[in-house]
Amino acid sequence: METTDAEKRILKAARKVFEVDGLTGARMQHIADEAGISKASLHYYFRSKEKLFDKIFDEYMERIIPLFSTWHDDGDDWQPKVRKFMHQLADVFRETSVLFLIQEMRRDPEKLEVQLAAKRKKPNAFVAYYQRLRKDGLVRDTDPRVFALAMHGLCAYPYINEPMMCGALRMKPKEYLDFLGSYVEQAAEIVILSMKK
Amino acid sequence: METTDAEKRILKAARKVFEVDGLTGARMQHIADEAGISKASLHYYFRSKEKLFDKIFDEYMERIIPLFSTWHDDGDDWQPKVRKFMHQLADVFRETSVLFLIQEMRRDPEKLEVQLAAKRKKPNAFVAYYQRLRKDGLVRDTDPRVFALAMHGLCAYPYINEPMMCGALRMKPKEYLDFLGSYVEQAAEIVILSMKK
DNA sequence: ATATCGTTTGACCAAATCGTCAAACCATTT
DNA sequence: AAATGGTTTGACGATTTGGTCAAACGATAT
Repeated sequence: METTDAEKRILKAARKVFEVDGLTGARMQHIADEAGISKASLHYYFRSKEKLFDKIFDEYMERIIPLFSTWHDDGDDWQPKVRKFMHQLADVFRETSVLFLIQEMRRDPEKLEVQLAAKRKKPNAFVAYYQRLRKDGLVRDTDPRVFALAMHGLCAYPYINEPMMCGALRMKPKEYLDFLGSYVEQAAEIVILSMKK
Repeated sequence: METTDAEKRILKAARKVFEVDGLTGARMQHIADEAGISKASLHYYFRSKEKLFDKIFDEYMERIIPLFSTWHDDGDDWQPKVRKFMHQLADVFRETSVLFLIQEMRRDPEKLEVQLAAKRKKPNAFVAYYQRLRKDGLVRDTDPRVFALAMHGLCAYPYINEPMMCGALRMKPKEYLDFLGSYVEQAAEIVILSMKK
């Protein structure tokens, strides 16, 4: 079952519209127009608005979820690990609207429960890793959850709140996004400096 | 013209509903139910959905906007200033949904333009301050915009993405919000450590 | 008791919107 | 050229929703 060309155009259009208007605000006609087809054709490919929405939502969720659990402790130096992880975060957030996901999870909290129910049991992978480093006297003696929040926040926020920060820093959108490319490395530096003993 | 009791109940209900559903997704009937009045009464106080929405939006905007321009350089030590500023940020973000604002600005970019047009001319206040500190050799030689982003991100993100981070850190909502109380001070510490020479 | 005036509401309307369906379209096979 | 089967669409129905309005309500003054 290969995804046809029309299907791809629809998904692209749906991403664009759903990201801005959300499930309730989006209009099927608007998505159809954006994809260059009729509303009836749209329903031919995806039976209902919710079916289409779920496709986008799940696609995004599959990219985001791993970021909350990946950390393998192989004994190597921790600093390159932090740097690499934060670049991974930024790479995903650059092309995946977390804003869209958060907004939808607020509207329908059940969606989150389903995704997280499985992971609830194991402890957070990064927290466990940092505690090991702390025990070995390699890092500062601080609550690891603070750094978990910091890494995510530093990487995600600039993309989430582009509208405001772009204006606050007196930059044009293009200029701002270019800047974020070099920003990530410095954000990683911030985290590393504050972890060091 | 004092704000009557009914008016307050409506505004409270509207905040609740708009924050979750957005302008397009929110239903006037839903807001009326939440406020315990009829839909007709709701229209008696606020002629239209957009009028009511703008009231909430402007109220939030007035709290957020100052956070992007306040910084007075009186020559005192910079570290307490950073700490104080980040606590201010957290205080506002705790009770003002930035998510709501960002979402709406994406939907209607014109709203942002109006708010920022005036400030565009002057340079960002924090950036100017940090450059002065740098010239005086008091801080690390880094792009100040990175720290501007960092301070905002560290304070705002934990509140914006409560749904995910709360689950990722294996905490209950109540526990998580309590944790954020002590988090802010440590987040400020992160920024200060990374600014130091 | 009656009038006055701000408040509240059930009933209603017009517009928007999701989803359906039969007919048209078109490429490929027979 | 006729048949087949997947694709596309205009038109339509059912429902939802923002907003209106005349009538009812209730407190206060006359």
